Amino acid sequence: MQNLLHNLNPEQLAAVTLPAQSALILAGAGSGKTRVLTTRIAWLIQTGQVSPSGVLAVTFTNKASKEMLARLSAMLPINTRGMWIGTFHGLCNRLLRAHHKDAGLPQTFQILDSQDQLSAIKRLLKAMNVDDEKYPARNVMYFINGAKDQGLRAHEVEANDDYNRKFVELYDLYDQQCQREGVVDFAELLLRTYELMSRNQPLREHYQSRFKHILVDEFQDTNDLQYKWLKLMAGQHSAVFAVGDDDQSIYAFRGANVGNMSAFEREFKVENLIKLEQNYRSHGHILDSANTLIANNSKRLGKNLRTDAGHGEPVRIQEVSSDLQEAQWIIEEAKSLINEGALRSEIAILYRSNAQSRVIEHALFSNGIPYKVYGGQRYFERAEVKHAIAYLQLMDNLHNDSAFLRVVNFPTRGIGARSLEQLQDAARQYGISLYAAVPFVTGKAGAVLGAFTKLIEAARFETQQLPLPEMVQIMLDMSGLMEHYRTEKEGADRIENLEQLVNAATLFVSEEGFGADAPALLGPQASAMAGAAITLADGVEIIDADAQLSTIMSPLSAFLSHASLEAGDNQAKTGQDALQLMTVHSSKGLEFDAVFITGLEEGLFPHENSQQEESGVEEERRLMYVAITRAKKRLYLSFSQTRMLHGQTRYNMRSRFFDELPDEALKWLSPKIQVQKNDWFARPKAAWVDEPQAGANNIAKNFKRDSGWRIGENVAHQKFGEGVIVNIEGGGDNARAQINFGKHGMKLLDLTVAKLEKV
DNA sequence: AGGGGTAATTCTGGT
DNA sequence: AATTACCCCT
Repeated sequence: MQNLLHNLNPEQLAAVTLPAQSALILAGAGSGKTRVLTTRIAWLIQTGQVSPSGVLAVTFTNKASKEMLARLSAMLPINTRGMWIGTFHGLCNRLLRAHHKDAGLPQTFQILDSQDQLSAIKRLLKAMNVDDEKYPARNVMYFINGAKDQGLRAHEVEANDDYNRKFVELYDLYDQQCQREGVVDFAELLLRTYELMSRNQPLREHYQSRFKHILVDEFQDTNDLQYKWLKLMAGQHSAVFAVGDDDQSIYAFRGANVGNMSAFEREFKVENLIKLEQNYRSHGHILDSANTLIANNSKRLGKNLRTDAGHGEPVRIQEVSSDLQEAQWIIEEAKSLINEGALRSEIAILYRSNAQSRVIEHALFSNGIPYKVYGGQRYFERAEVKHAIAYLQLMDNLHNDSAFLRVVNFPTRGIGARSLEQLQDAARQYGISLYAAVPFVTGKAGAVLGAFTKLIEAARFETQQLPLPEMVQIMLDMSGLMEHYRTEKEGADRIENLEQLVNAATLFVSEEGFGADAPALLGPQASAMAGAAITLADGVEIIDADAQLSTIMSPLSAFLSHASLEAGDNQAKTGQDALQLMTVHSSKGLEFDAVFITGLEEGLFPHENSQQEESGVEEERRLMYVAITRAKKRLYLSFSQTRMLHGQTRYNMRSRFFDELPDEALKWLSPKIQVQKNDWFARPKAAWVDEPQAGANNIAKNFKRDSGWRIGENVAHQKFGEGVIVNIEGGGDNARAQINFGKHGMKLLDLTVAKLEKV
């Protein structure tokens, strides 16, 4: 016990040892937030205030929950596997599997990632003959997710005009389609669980009385639904320990509501509000920069970080003339850091958007410097892996139409658009899945489709009793995927990725306790290793979700959940000491000796899409705050005069954030040029000289460019009809025109390619 | 049916 | 620049 608590500062100690009431901990960056959370759990258990099974700890990322588990098992001599520590989505998945009947789901329900969700919506729009110009699939998806994030079903969404009523209707139809196919999207995992618990009193009371202590990490990132979910799980008697930092709220774009912090304080009658303001991570100049920057935000709960570490080195700022030079400069600096003895893994290169990593990666690669990229294209999102997963999904749930369509003709087996049309007609007519509709298709189409379902059934049957890795291997062979990529000329990488899937399955089985002896499905023998029994209103006894994972879902279902929920780290070369590349978002929670924040330009960081509303810029500022506070000893900021983006060169002003940092903490490596705010033409000459022929989003220069077209000219296009040129950008081989085609809308056409006629 | 080539669109962040 | 949608030919 003494061990647990020693070395905590007074605020941390106070937080860890709070009585069993709801508490809000405002934890600044680097203030030992995770330490407080884990020590709190350990202390509660060690002092006998709660048993391990009475603790529910919720995080947002898998990384965070793994870290928490690891730290806890180091502190406590108990097996942490049975503890309820996980992400909102992971925990909901578990609850829904255990209570799938009451939740109205098949046991093998599958989880759609956002790619899958979007294609499911596209499919729906097509089937319903919806004008996808008026109702783009992406907008429909935003609408649905936005509603679900607020905890609203279609019939609960207010719509005051026909346009919105259509969205509501589509939301409803989408839910029906998902239900028919036995699939749920991310938001649905939470909403379903919420509805299950609010509807089912015995279940609710069981979990409410069980979870005496609920702890929430990154509370500022909760959305309305997650907040309601927490309220429901807590009931009247659980103590909710919420840890968060309003200054690090960077997920408003997916529904996070910082207002939940004050709502929590009010509704949970929080008497214990503790601020952790002592920072143990960053040197003074870095921390001062962060504090000064974030003070520019208006809506804050108020908090100022302090450190005992002394000023340390100044924050270094570098202006470069192009993104290529930026990469080169980073490499020079990183090299000298490494020469001075720095570990590569202690150097992070951060950027606002994933697209920026390419140039840096290229430079690192050609300089032979090992690096590791986080995020971006994840393993389970690669096309070939998605195909393999779709076969597995189909084997586990025949009615998953998305999976069916993805692989029914991949590798090609003579099933074309016409056959599929017949099949979809039949499915719609009887209201059944594509798989189930196969027998209704006659003729040659029926035969080829029948062969496909036979294949799936054979794979299912042959692998039924086999361990997961063998199941995967057999699927890869039987499906013909391996064969297909063997004959493709660029297929070597893909083959490797597919073989990797067998390894992933092996690893998964051993890590998650799906040993060969584990029962494949919930059966009579399962109750022996299950958790408590719950008696439902109708007298039926069911087992709660505390049971071993292997008793509430099959290895295959679990593996498929894992693939959707974790998407897999971007396969990193293991063991190698490497530079760390990632977006600012994915850097949250991490720390490094040296940090580069790159691309600090208006339009990029802060991002242009966020500049419409003040709240958007404030979120960007918080993002910058997160980025700065990742650095322990040394911080570099860079911006470039020109940058290749979307295939054309852009000229950006330096980020406004430079004007929000304290001068005395900064050291300009390149001369600081006074730029009047928003005065584009005051930019240094150099920007022009570098790329004389590049066009850019600039007005004056475009008139000089002779693309053969001029703004205001009337043109005709084969497909879009008549239109008028609204703007021309770029020049030479890059010339593109923005043309208003009236009812066909605004189009951006490449003038060197598009066939336009003068009218 | 399906491959290959061309035209058009995308492009913030991530469970 | 890179991916996706579309068209045309075999």
